[in-house]
Amino acid sequence: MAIGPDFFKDVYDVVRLVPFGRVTSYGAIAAYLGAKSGARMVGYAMNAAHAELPYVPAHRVVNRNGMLSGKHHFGSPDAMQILLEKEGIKVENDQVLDFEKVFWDPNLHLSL
DNA sequence: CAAGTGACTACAG
DNA sequence: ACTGTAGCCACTT
Repeated sequence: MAIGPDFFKDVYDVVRLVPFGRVTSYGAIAAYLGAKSGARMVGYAMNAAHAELPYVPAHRVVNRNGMLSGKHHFGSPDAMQILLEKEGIKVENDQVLDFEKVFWDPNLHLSL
């Protein structure tokens, strides 16, 4: 995987590669794509992800603290948490529990 | 064209 | 440890 002309698409690809029951962070994705300071761009990409097909599991992407910073961008404020819990990820107070255990870093599991 | 905004992070106080 | 400030980049107004 390399940085393509379509940054958003690359972001979506990585997000789709996140295994079931795992989560990753904006910064990790940005780093994997080489956009070292592009965490905000990843977030911006997620802003448009809802319209992307196939479906992009944006609920598996949280900020570096494991907090559900983007829950308000889902249809319902609780949709993100519901989806995560459905995958076996425990969420409390808009924050992923055992974040370190469910965290999935593309830099460690994917090859560039 | 300049200024504001945000699904982020890192560093400083 | 907690809170505030400042870079960051694309997009909107």
